[in-house]
Amino acid sequence: MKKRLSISDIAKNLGISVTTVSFILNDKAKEKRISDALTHRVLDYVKKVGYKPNQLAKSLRTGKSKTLGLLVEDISNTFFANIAKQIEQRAYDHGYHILYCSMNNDVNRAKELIQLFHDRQIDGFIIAPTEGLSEVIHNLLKNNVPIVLFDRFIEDLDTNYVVSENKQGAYMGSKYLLEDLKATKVGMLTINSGQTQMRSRLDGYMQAMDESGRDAVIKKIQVDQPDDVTIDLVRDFIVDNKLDAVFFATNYIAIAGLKAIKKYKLNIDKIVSFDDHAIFSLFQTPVTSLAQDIKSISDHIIQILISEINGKGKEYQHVVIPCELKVRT
Amino acid sequence: MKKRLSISDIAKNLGISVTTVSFILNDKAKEKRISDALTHRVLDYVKKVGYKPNQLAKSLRTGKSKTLGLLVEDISNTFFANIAKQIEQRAYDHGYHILYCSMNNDVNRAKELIQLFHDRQIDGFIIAPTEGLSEVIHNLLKNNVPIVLFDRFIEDLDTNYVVSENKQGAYMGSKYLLEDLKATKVGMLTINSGQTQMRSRLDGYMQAMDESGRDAVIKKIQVDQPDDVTIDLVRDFIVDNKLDAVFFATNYIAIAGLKAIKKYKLNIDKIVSFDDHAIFSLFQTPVTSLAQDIKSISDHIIQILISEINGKGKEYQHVVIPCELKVRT
DNA sequence: TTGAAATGATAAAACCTTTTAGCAAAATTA
DNA sequence: TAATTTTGCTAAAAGGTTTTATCATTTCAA
Repeated sequence: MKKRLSISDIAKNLGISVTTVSFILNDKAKEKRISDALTHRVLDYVKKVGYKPNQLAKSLRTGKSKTLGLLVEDISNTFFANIAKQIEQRAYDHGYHILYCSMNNDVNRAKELIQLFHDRQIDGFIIAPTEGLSEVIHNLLKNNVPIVLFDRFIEDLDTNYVVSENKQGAYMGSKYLLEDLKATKVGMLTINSGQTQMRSRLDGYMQAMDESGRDAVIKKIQVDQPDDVTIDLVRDFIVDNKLDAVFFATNYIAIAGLKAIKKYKLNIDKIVSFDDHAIFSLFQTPVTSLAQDIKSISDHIIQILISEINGKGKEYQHVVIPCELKVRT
Repeated sequence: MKKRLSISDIAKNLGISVTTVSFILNDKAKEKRISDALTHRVLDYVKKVGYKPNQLAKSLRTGKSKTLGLLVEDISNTFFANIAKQIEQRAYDHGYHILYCSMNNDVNRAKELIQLFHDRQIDGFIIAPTEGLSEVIHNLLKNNVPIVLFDRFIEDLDTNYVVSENKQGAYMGSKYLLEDLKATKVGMLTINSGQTQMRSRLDGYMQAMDESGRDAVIKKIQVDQPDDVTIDLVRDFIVDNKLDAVFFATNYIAIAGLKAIKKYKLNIDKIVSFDDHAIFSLFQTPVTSLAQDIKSISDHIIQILISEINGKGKEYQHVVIPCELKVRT
């Protein structure tokens, strides 16, 4: 196991100075007036011996780690896992690596992790923020750390974000139930969270209800309760309100809903859910969904973050990406 | 945005040497005979000013980055996403961060990424290896880089691995179809891959078939072909062979299978799949599955890797974790 | 009382880069 | 020809840690 070559080994072997090698390797040969002949000699030698700069030393000196932090609620959730995959691809294209973590609804853990990432000189953060994080994110912003929020944003925090067109999407979905499927009693199942995307989805639903003159029927469930409790709540909600259609605000609520429908043989066949999921095309009664454009979301996140890291982009950017109504019958 | 404190700031402010502070911070006070009084003075001061050591400098000096690399086929696949979540938790508990990437069935990309991670002084690798990676992994091993393979291993590569009890699981699943469900014609759908886990699952199925005196009926499909092609192949397989039961070798094959069953209204209700998936309990005909013990797999991976990093564990470890047959009716 | 051992601390090197400031020689200008 | 500018390169500092080797003092044993 031979020791890795360092830049000073290169310099020594070539009989020139470390500085010169560094300049050449960092594409500053022209700017620093290194002769073409020497430049090529160094480049050739470096390629021949397969020298790779020590990224740690580089980072220590420059303060740039070429690493981004991705913080989500739960990396095993399909939506976040898919985002993670796209983000990673784009990031590597730009020479960045990704550190990730799941916050698991634990504000203290989240704060600790953000601090930890920051201590590691992470160059930028990609965060699906939860409510308790306002302050710690605010601190990052004060320190000029590049950040892009996604999936939702935080109202009183002026920063970049990339979200889906949640209100419009929910409006489309609700309209679809009311007008295309001629539903007469449409309920919405959502979670008890003040997160912006949830509020927007509720707004979209409400607007569609208002316009149609129908009553809104809404139930908010708790995210952290046991599955079977949720399932029973869903049944009660559908049965008690005599619903003939239901709009699920996220894919995991929808899954609980489908479990209830199957378990209690509920007779309801007009279903829309936010977020697409492989299950939806396979369930006995097909579920129409509002698919978020994960590719576009990821592209925007990386583009905004990288350009902010590179010192471009003066203004904070707010990007809103349309959803696609995937009709299933 | 005030500059972060360094260890030399601490030393200066306290009127002592950097060395002393470093010893105290690294729990070497006793060993290096620093007085209790001074030790406490330093610790108190460090806590008061909230000093955090620069991890980059630390890594540069020690050669340890406190980072692990996780390489999987596709981080958006539920199995890998779930593993990723568990691994991450465990890793953070030990003070390690995780860099991840999806290899996407692209050997060159995979090699490049492994090299990239290695250049970043990653302390250890967690890899679900594909066939072309034998050589590059072999090189890592020669350089004494700690590695744990999981999900599958590579035959001619002597190293740590953690896999599920694939053969026994497939045997159980096949027996269940044959004996409990009284199936008479059981087909196996798998992929055209020589990966060890696939071969073991095939072996388990074969053994059950042999013991029962039934013919084995096997189709291998290609992973990278379009969904609808796969779906049609599945239908042909089931119909042409007049199967009354089918064993899917992975969850994503199973999903294609379920799509075929739904699309062509195939009359088959004895189904087992390797890997659990939320869909399986919701499909019109319930799918019994062989659930891998993701928690146990992850625990073992981290435990083996960390102990190898810490120089314990002389011998390579081979861990085989039982699967659970999740019967659904 | 003396020599040896233990105590409590530290200076400086090392890890590997980037970058600032500067130097000698060659080329250009006046 | 003398003064100035350009060319081509480099020494050394800086970034923040860990670790080796060493050095005064103090304590102890003989």
